[in-house]
Amino acid sequence: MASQYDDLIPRLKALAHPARLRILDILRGGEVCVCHLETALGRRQAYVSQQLMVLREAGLVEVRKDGQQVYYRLVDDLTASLLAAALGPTGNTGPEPLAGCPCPCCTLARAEVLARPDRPAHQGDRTTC
Amino acid sequence: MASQYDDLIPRLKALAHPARLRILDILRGGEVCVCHLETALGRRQAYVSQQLMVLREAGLVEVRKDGQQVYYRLVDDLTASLLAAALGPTGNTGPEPLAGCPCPCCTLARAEVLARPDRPAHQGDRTTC
DNA sequence: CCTTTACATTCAAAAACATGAATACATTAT
DNA sequence: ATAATGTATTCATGTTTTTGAATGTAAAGG
Repeated sequence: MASQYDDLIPRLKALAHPARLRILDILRGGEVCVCHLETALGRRQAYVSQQLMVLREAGLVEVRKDGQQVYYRLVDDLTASLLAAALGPTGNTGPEPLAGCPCPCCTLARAEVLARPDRPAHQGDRTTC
Repeated sequence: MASQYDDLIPRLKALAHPARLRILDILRGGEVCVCHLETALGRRQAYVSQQLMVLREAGLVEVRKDGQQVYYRLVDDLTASLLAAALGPTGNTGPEPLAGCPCPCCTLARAEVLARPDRPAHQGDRTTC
């Protein structure tokens, strides 16, 4: 009868880390590939991958492979709830394309913006990044 | 511009520990004294006091001294929200009097039950324990 | 004053975590 | 097959956390 906390502790521990919390926050906007996180965090690939491993093992994130890219996303609602409680409600504009990011989604997003320079690419562009 | 996560991390770290999470969960019911927590957790006083120190330093709990007893309570709403997200909504029947607990509130509660053995002391007794 | 009660702090050894560097793996392109 | 790209894992090391044991302190009672 120890406690059903036991399930929760690894999850909270995974959360209680700046880089990982940031990753999860980004993931609230939808799935993104590793290199996107690399750019967003300004950390090396190996570092990001290690933190993702922690999140995976704690059951917070899931993986989808697509060609060369590996996409991560949040697994369940409990995590989303915790993040909402900790960080406030998500803006939910979908993942933001990033300036220096080499990933397909960001590259695509930039190409689209260039094609119609009249639209400043700000709100709700549904860029599916 | 590092992140306003920085405030949050110590808080989450404090949360991510079985004994401390249990303490906070109990505290959701209202303030209790240290010896009550000692009984509830089945841990030695020094251990409980150490965990309380962590919670204090992370700004999750506050202290009130009353005679020999020291009473702890939750500080703010953010903590309550996090607990609600993690553990579900509180039953909020106020602190439960505990079987072997020597603290004033529990002792008082037992005395009251003995005085009126017709009432099984179950729901909503407002025992202020 | 001395004791008891209730709690806090310090200390030290063990365990867990964080993180950089190097390396391995898998997929796509040539 | 070879190379390049994107990601994962392993390893070694330094730092932090955890937790028991011992000790300190402050208030109340005798």
